[in-house]
This record gives sequence, structure tokens and C-alpha cells, in this order.
Amino acid sequence: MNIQKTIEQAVKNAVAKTYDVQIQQVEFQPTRKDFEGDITLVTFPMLRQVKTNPVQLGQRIGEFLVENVAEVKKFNVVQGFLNLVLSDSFYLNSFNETKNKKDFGKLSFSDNSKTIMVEYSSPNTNKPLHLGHVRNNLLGYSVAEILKAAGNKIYKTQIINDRGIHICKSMLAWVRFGDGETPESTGLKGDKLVGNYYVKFDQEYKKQISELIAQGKTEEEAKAEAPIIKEAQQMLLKWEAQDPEVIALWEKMNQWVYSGFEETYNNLGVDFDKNYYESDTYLLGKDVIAQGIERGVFYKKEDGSVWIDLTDEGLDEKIVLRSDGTAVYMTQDIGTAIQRVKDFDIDGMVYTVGNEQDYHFKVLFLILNKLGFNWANYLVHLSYGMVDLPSGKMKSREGTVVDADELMEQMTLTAKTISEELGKLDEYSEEEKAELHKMIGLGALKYYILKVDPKKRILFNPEESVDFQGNTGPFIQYTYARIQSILRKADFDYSEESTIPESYQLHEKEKELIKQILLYPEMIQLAAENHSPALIANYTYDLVREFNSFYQNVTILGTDNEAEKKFRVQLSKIVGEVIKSAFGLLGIQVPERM
RNA sequence: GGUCGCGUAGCUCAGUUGGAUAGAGCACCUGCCUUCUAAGCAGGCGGUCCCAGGUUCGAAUCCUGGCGCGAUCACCA
Repeated sequence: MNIQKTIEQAVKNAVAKTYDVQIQQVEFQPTRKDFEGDITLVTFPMLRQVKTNPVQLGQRIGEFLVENVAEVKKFNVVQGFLNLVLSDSFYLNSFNETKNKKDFGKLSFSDNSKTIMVEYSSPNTNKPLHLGHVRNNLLGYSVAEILKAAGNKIYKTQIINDRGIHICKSMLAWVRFGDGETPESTGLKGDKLVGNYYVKFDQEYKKQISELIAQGKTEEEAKAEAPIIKEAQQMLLKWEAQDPEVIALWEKMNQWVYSGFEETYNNLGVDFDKNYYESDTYLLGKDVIAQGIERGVFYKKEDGSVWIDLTDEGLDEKIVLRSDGTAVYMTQDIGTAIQRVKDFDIDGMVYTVGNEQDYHFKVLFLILNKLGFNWANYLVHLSYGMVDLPSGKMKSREGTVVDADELMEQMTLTAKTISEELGKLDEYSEEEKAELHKMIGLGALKYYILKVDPKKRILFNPEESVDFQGNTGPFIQYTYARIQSILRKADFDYSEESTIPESYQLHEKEKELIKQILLYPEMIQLAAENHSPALIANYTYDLVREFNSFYQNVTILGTDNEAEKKFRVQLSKIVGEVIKSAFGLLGIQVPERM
């Protein structure tokens, strides 16, 4: 069925017959552009078992394949490389098969599918989302879509960090300096309003620290004794004691933040099946720790704190419960993981969290493993590099962040400017134009971020705007729009089977396009295995580059051969479908015109 | 200091399990809009794949040792 498998078997037969040797591995690679051929057999590895020279071996196998495998039309041997030329009819047949497939490239849920929960975003509720969150969101959403396309059942989730001292800081500053401000009264997005007070707290805190230092305190003392920080700590205690007033304030301000986040998520085009809130889960895990002590996984120190010894694994000792019995981050994550498996009967989880937490997740997975959960083997930390600015790390408190909403706004504006310069959309209404500008602006942003290998860090320079030409989202969207234009202009029925004759000689560009299309299914699998949207992005770019070359070198509607015309329209249509499908996996929409 | 990650063209990035002369985009230079959308196409310029050893028929890729950048090593999250 798979052509490579067919050839592989034939190669084994050829070697067995000619040299009486059974070979195990047959190595293929795509033929380099500078040589004639579609698929190349590398003969060097076989020379260990077969005693001959590479050229002769290639020659013998080549002759055998041409004789015995219908799809192999001819061959040439360059050094130890056997380049095989496949017949056009093979490509035409493959093309016709994919043409009729519904969700070409995607697998549906089956017996060997897994149910996986993908966690991403997971923000703090004390400040707005910034570019770092944008990368996280885009990655998490896209990986979820890719895993789904690879045949898995997916739940998207986030854990919202809605409690703790940082939230109390915003709350306190609002009480102190807020003068009753609300999103309604100021016209500010809720998350922005609350974020302002987080900054305000920090300013006040710093002021008090320097005052105390001026009075003769050490920096450490000043940091601990500043009245405002003590007050925030008091507030946290009250929160934990369920003080009605504090709880009411907390609920009110969190609500502001949530509606702000919702707007950002909507604009970004990401969604979640289930939200977990830290205020619900932060106590989870304690029972598990207690059981773990009995089973000897954890041990208690004299002061009452509980630890796990991971020195055998080359790691350190790690605390899992404080001496006062309260939970730490790790306690909570253990509890939450177990809770999720209970809630959704999942086989595994993907945590989209920055690489600064590599160590944490290594430890978490190890602990869950030692606790004996078999699903612990299916936990993945989707670790990605930080997004830095030329000036260094982004810091919310110091205001050196690229705000998510502003960034999207900016991208949309750039798209608008370019679009208006080109002026191709005169028949569009203002509303349609606005929608398109957003689609293109976000396409540029998303592609820009997703095309980079997740584990690499991104240096984002706000001064140099994201490109709209070359290897970019808009270039790919543009190609899609071009294809749709052709389909609109094709005033004949191209839906049925292509009637291209067996003898048809495929144009080189047509053949390259079909080759690239046929790669799509395995690319989805590869991207799923590697949790890498970048593979999809780069694949799509290659496809689109190939199509544009075809488009500009081969006439599609201009040919007077009807069968050829129909075939080329169908080919264009499939390319469009693959672009749309692949971009869907990246969370990027495609336009009918642009 | 220990651990983990990264280092490829001026810049941003690709490079499958080790394979042929290391590829794209941006920028710069040449051509191409009376013909399917020029956000495009065709071409040019541009490389010590961080350095040094090693493994092998063959290394950007694997191993060892350096150098540089980043992260992490809290009873923070």
C-alpha cells in the first residue's frame, strides 16, 4: 500500500536473489533536487552485508526494481545513491485517492487512540496577559489541535492561579488607592485595571522600603517590615480564614479579570473545555502525601516537613509539605493531576509551561511515578523557551511587557495599512475589511511565533514589526486566497473524477505539488509525536512555495486541454484544502480574498 | 559551582533515524504585472554549521572536553 514499503520489500527480495543475503534495514531519503528521481535508496549501509561496490549494487537493485515494481519507471546511480523515478500514473492515482478523502491527513478516534488533557495558559489573576502568555496559548492550543488530528481525544484545560499573596497585593492597593474605581467607571478592561493596582502596590512597597532603609534598617529588614507588605500578608490570612469581606473583594476583582481574559482569549481564538481554579485545588494532594509517607515514598523530618529523596535519580531532596502542614506548589500539582484523571478518565496530560519549570516537572512526574500511577508515563512537559525583548526579560511590575491586547491591535493595524496600500478589497464592506485585517494581523503573529521550534527562545523586537512577506502567515493566507479566486473563476464542474489519460505527462511542478501533498498525513503524526506546531508551519510553507511556483509557471485556466484544466483546478483545490487544514491546526484562519 | 537547554548566512529561522555540493525568508542587487490576485515569481550576493579532539565508508547531526548565552538548584509559584 505505502510505496516506500513496497519498494523496501522489493529491495530485500532483490538482494536476497542476487547476493543471497537477508538485509534488515533499507534506508531511503527524498531525492535531492539536483538529481533525477523521486526517492533515493542509500546503498552504503548494505555494503556491510553485501560484498560488492556501491555502484554495482545500486545498478543491480535498480534493474530489479524497474522489472518488478510497476511504479518504478527508471533509475540512475550516483556513487552509492540509487535514485528512483516513479511513474506519473502512480502520482495520478495517489492524487485521485486523496482527492476523495474527507479529512485528508487526519485520523479519527479509534481503539489505539488516547485521551489526553492539554493544559495551557494558566495565568495569574493579578495582571493582564502579555506576549509570553501569547506564546503559551498559541502553543497549547495548537498542540491540542494537532493531537486531535492525530486521532486522540483531547480536553483543553487551564489552572487559574487565583489566590495567593500576589492577588492580595492588587486587592490591597485597590482598597488603598482605588477610590472605588471599576472597569465601568474607567472604561478599562478588568484585567488591565487590576494589573494597574499590582504595579501600584509595587511602587508603594518600594517607596516604603527605601524610607525604612533611610531610617537605618537593612534591606532585608525593610522588605520584611514594610507596612504594606505586612498588610498584604494579613489579607492573605483573612482570605484563608474565609473572611467575608476579603472574599467578597477577591471575588469582585477576580471577576473583572476573568471578563478581561475572556475578551483576550476570544480575540486570540483559543478556548478551554474546563477551567480549574487554584482556590479549589490548592488543598488537594495532602492526603496523597500522607498515604505516601506510609508507603515510604516520602519521609517526615523532625520539624514536621515532608520530603522526597530523589538523589538516586540524580536530583535533590524536594519538599512536598511545609512544616506547618500547608501545601506547596508540588503538593497541589500532585493533587490536581490525580483529580483530573478522576474527573476525565484520561490516559495522559500535556503541560504547556515555560522551560524555567523544567526541574519542577521532572520532579512532579517522578513523584507520580513513584506513587505508582501508571498514567504517570504519559505525562509530558511541553517546555518552551522564553520570549525576551532586546532589553531583556519582560517584567510586569516594571511595565516592560508587550501587552497581548495591544500587540494584536498593532498587528491588525499593520495588516490594515498594507491592505489599504494594495487596495484590492474595494468591494468589501468596512465590516468585512475589519474582519479580514484582524485575520491577517493575527495570522502574521501566530505564524511568527509558531514556526519557531518551541524549545528555542524567541527574541521579540517591537521596533521591527513582524513581517508580512516571505515565510509568513499572510503569504500563506494570500496563496489560499489566490486559489479560491481560481475556483471562483473555474466556470465548469471540476468535482468529479479527473479524466486525465494514463499517458499524461505530469509537469514537474505538478509532480512536486502532489509529492508535498502526500506528505501531509505523516507530518501530522510527526508534529503530534514531537508536540511541535513548527513542523506543521514549515511544511505548509514548503507546500505554498511549491504552489506559487506552479501558479506562476504553469497556466491553470488558460490551457485548452479540458482534462488538463480540470486536473489543475482540482490540484489547486486540494492544495487549498491542505492549507486550510494545516492552518487550522495552528489556529490560523484563511481568507477568501485578500 | 551542580544540572538542563541552546549556539547554522549581516538578521530571523529550516535541516527526519548520521548521507550527495548545508537550505528558506528578511535585507541588498537583476529581471518579470495588456494574460488565473506582484502580500507573488525567476535569478544573483552571502557559511570556520561556536572551538578542539574522537567514533565511521560518511558528522551541522552521535561521544568527550572546552567557550558563549539562557534557565534552574526556596518551607515562591
